[in-house]
Formats: sequence, C-alpha cells, structure tokens
Amino acid sequence: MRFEKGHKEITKKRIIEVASKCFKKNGVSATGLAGVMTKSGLTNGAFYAHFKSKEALIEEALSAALTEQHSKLTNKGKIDIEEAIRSYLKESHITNWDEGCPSAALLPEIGRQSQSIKKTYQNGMMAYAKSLALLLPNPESEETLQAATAIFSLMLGTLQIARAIADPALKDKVLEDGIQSALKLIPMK
Amino acid sequence: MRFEKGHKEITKKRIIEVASKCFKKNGVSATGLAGVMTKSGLTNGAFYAHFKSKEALIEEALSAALTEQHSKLTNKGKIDIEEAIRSYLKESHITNWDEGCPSAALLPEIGRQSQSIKKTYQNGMMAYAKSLALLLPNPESEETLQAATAIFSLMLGTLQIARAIADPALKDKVLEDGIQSALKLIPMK
Amino acid sequence: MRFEKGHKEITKKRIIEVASKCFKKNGVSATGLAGVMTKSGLTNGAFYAHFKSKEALIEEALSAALTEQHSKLTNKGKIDIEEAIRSYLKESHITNWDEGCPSAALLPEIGRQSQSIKKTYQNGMMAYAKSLALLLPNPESEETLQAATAIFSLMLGTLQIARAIADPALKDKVLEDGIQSALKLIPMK
Amino acid sequence: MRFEKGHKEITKKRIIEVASKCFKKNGVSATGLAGVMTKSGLTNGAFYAHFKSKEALIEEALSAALTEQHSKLTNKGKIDIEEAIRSYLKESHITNWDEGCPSAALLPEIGRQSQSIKKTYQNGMMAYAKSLALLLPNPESEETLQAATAIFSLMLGTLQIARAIADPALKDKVLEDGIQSALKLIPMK
DNA sequence: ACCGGCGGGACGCCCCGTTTCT
DNA sequence: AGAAACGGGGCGTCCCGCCGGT
Repeated sequence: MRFEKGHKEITKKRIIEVASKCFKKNGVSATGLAGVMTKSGLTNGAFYAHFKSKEALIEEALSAALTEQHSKLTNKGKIDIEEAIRSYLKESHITNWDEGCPSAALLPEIGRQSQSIKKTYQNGMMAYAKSLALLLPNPESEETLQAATAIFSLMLGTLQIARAIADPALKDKVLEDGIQSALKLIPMK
Repeated sequence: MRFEKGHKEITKKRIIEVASKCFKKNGVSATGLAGVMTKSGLTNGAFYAHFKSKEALIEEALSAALTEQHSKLTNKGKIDIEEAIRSYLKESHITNWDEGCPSAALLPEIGRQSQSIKKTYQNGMMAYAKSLALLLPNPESEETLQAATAIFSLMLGTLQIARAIADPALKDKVLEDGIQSALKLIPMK
Repeated sequence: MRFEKGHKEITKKRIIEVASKCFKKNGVSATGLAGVMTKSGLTNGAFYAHFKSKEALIEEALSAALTEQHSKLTNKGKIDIEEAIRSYLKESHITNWDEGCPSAALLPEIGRQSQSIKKTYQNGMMAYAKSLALLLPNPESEETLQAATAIFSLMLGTLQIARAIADPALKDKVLEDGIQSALKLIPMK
Repeated sequence: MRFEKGHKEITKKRIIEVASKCFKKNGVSATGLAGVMTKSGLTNGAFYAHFKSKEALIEEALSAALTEQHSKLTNKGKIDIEEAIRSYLKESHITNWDEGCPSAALLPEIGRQSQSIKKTYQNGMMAYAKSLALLLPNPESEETLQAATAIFSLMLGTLQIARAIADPALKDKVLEDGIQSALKLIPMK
C-alpha cells in the first residue's frame, strides 16, 4: 500500500501534537490551520480528512495536551508534592509555552469555547487535581482534593503572572514567592 | 472649530473603554478593530487618528482595564480582605467577562505580547497587589505583599478554572473552595 | 472475486442517478463530487475509477436524466397532450427539483458546457419533442414537431418562472395561465 | 479629496454591472467574488465595503440586469410585438450571454435562491411582462397580460434550448420556429 | 479488475489590520 | 474624523490523482 496500515492514525496524532503546541504557544484563535498543517508536513487540503472543523481539532488537541500534562505527574515515579510544585514553577516553564501546561497557556480561551470543549477541559483538569492530591497526606479525603485544586490554581495564576511580567528579577521573585505560598497550602498530616 | 477642545480625548477614551470590554469578552486576537470602532460610533478610518496600531490600543486598553479593576478595590471605602475575596470569586464574575478582571480574561495573551505591554501589565498588577496588601495585617511588610500576590494568583486561577468548567454544580464548588483556600493564605496578625 | 460481475456497472449507475438528482436539485456547479459519492455510499477516491472527470459525470447524468424524463411520457401508456401539459405544469413539479425535468432545472448551465454535453442534450431533447409530437394530431409532419417544441419551450419557461417567483398565489396563476397558453399551441386536426 | 463625492456610488454601480455580466455569463454559483472585483478594477478587500455578502450582490446585480433588460423594451421608442420577439430570438442573443436576458441565463439558479431574491425577480419579471403587454392589442386586459407572459415564457425556453444545442443548423431552426410559435400567441384585436 | 485511503493544491467567501487622501 | 481601498489570510471545500489492497 502507498500508506501502511495505521498511517492515518499516526498522521492524525501528528497533527494533534503539532496543533497542541501551536495552540499553547500562540493561542487558539491566533493559530491558523494552514500553519498547523505545514508544520505537520501536510497541505491544507488534508485537514478535513481528519477533522470536521477547527473546533474538533481544538477539542482533540486540548485533550491530548491535558493528558500529556497529567503524565508529567504520573510518569515520574514517586515524587513528593514540593518537587511537583517546584517543577511547575521552575523558570524554564515560563518560556516553554509549547511544552508547558495547557491550563496556563489557554484557560481564558477555553472558557470562551463551546460546552463540549469545556467538558473536555473539566475532565482533564479533575484528573490532574486528583493526581496532585495523591501526593498529599490523606489523598482520598475531600479536603485534600480541595487543597490540590487550590495548589493548582495558585501555581497556574503564578505562572501566568510571571509570564506577563517584563522585569526578569521580578519574574523570579514571583515564581519563588509562588512556591512558598503553594507550600503553605499543603495540609498537615 | 468643528469639534470643541477635548473632543478628541473623549473620543479616544470611548474607544479605549469599548476595546477594553471587547478584549476581555472575546480575547485580544479574536477582537477586530472594525467591531470596536463600530461599537464606539465611529468608522474604521478614524482609528489611526488615535492609535498607531492595534498594539497601541491593546496597551492603552489594558492599562485602562487594570486601573478600573484596581479602583474596585480602592473606591469602595473600607472593606476587609474576606469581602474582597468573596467579591472577586462571586458567581456573577464568571459570566461577566467584559466587566471583570482583565487578568482573569487576558493573562496568557498578555504574556505573548511585547515587552512594552508586559511592562504595562506589570505596573498595574503590582499596584493591585499593593492595594490588596493594604487589607491585610502589617501592610507594609514584604511578606504581606507576597501573601497578597499569592491570594491574587489563587483567585485568578480559580476564576479561570470555574469559567472553563462545563458543569454548573462543579463550578460553584470550585468557587467556594477557592474562597476557603484563599482565606488560608491570609497571614496572622 | 471480491465483487460479482456487473458490480461495477451497478455502482456506476448508482452514482449517476444520485448525481442526476443532485445536479437538478442544486445545480451542476454547486454540486460537489464528495457529496455525490457519500450519498452513493462510496468514498471520494472511488470516483475516478468510474469517470474521467466531473464533466464526464455531468454528461452521463444528464443523459440519464433526459432518458428518465422521456420515459415519463412514454411509459404511461396512452395519454393525451392536455394531460401531459397538466402533468408537467402541476404544482408539485415546482418543488420537486430532483425528480423533475432536467431541462427546467439545468438548461442555462447545460448551455455553458462543452459541445459534447450539448450534443447529449440535443439528442435527448429531440427525442422528447418527438414523443410529445406523437400526442398531437398528424404526428409525423414537420409542423407538428415544431408545435411540440414550442409547447415544450413554453412549459419549460413557465415552470422556471413559477419556481423563481416568491408569491405563492402568483405562482399558481402563472402555472394555470401557462397551461391555458400551451393548449393554444396545439394544432388543429 | 482622494475620491470625489459620489465616487462610492459609482464604484458600487460598476461592481454591480460587472457582476451582472459575470453572473449571466458563467452562472451565479460559478462566479467568484475575486474575479468580479478584479474585473471592476478593485481588490478583494474592497468588496465588503459595498455589500454585506455575496447574496446581497446577487440581489442587486439581478435587479440591475432585470432593469436593463426591461429598458431594451421601453427605450427603443415604438416597436411592435413582432419586432420585440425577433429581437429577443435573434441569433446573436444566443452567444451574448453577458448582455442578454437574465431570465434566460439565470432562471433555475434564481429559483434556488432565497425568498428575498425571488421577490426581486418577481417584481422585475412582472414589470417586463407588463411592458410586453403594452405592445399587444388591448393592453390593459388580464388576458393580454397572460398572453404576454406566455410569449415571454416561450421565448425564454426557446432561447435556452437554442443555447444548449450543439448543431448550428438546428439552433437556427429552433429559433425560427420559436418566433413563428410566439407569433401565434399574439391575441387578435 | 474494482475500489478506496489519503493527500495535494487551489480557490470559495469573508474579514483583518493598515494606508492614503480630504 | 471619515471615505475608500489594499493585500493578505482566516476556515472550509473543491476537483483530482497516486498507489495499493482484495
């Protein structure tokens, strides 16, 4: 065959991954499909063989980005919560939009999308918060999940602020302060 | 004279206010200048009499939005920190994009803009954090400013998450949990 | 063999019939091959196994549509000319584009096609006119063929006008007047 | 001024006239806005300063074409009905799509458009029929209008058929027969 | 031999941010 | 401050072809 079996799935996956990075880097509405397709090694015309519309791509790319972000927590073997926080708020995460957290890069835009996309986000976000709770004492309790969500919100807001600040020294301070504050949200055993 | 003195400034201010709402509501890159001008009661061609480019408008609109958001804290007379937090995370803020916090609506997009715009954001954000710190015990200390920034980051992230979630019940829970967690970040006297 | 003999012909015929309806319903140039293939239960790629190009399909679909329209005259057993006229100009024919007369739905577009397609139309149209002449007195005479052509032209124009009119009452009147006028073109015995 | 007063109206009129010809020549759905604008000496971007959408242009171009066609009947001073028929069905009208009758070129496509466009057509067509009736005996009677409509339908259908026929000799015959038949529809004084 | 997966470009309409002249 | 237009790009869809499985 001109294309081996599974070729289409691989191609689609490639498009999704490229789109995920483009969306995170430049924003959803500022990302054009033509650019995504070119970066995927394809032409414009092939897009609609894989996706019904740009919105469908957004949904799949968001889902993939959330899964990937989630896997950063779960694939590392055992890590403690402080390590997770420091890893999220480390300096390099500021500039690495395309490989970073989709929430930090896209949340307001997600909030303006359709219910379907919001549902996708909701699922991914809840899963992430639950994994974060596993790093805390008493992982199954409701309060722990609440604490995990708070830690996530704080990290998220801190990273976004750091990214939107001009002065490098202040950036570092915001990150470091964010780490300290996040640690305060860890519940006692 | 065809227009009394000051007319131009008034017009410009109107454009900025309209743009500020449009940016917050639909995002910066999804907002077109034509729409802004039409909503301002002007025609397309008049834009460049007031602004060098879209970027210049972004900067001025952002500045205005930050000032307005700031004034919500300072204009109310005496309020305590809990009231401020509850006010920020009240349910109506979820849907009121255009009259809400510019950080919650625009932060990732601001982070992708030029240094000049980031500097604008930095100033507005620092001022806001300082005003927030005034509501806390020991307002002048460095730790208090850090706490205020943390509270702001947490509120910000929480609001964005609530806006990006599909399920209404979960939305409410996220907001309520956010309030509880924010309160924990208030330093003791 | 994967497909029994004759499978291809059946498939091709199905494509032609689907295309014939689509062309009549939406017009030739507004009809996409993808839609035709999907409605035929096939995929895009299969098209060029059956037709050299869209133009080839147009030609075959036109031919089929003309034949089908012709058969409406000849398959009914004995009918008189008035019945034929009333049947053509009955109200339901206004809305039934896809099962109606190809001339009424497509003539200007056919006039813009290649000589080859025009030849196809010419043959089908002449055959139709001759069958119409058979319903008139003195069927073999040249004047009768001329009268039949005139009746056909009148019906055709009338139906097109009725279809292009907005007011339902006027539509009905146009049809009814068309019938009366067509009857006047019937030669005396 | 860069553009004298009334410039915009002139430009719009030019677009409409160019579009009218393009629509008649190539059909509505096969005509692209880019081509129309280029032929009007403008670029793509200027289109939406003049029209809300392609549909708006269709409506205005159709209206203009109907008016122009109408004026062919009324501007010539006194003509008799036979002259009008011969003029409509003269050979040159076959090839002159772009300067010819909009009904002959576009009717089926008009029938597929929105109610609003159909209403435009209805008005133009009724006016044309009434002017045609003025050339007949007893111009004000209802029967005369009916006869005029019938003559118009017959001419229309005949021209379309002639245009869709490949053989030149047959074309001529169809036209000539059409003239003869149309004359038969003229009511007696 | 028949059929289809998968992709290529070009172009459809629409709208963007911007410029120029008055 | 507005009128008018520019050029490019957005998403979506078109017609078409290569190559190989069954």
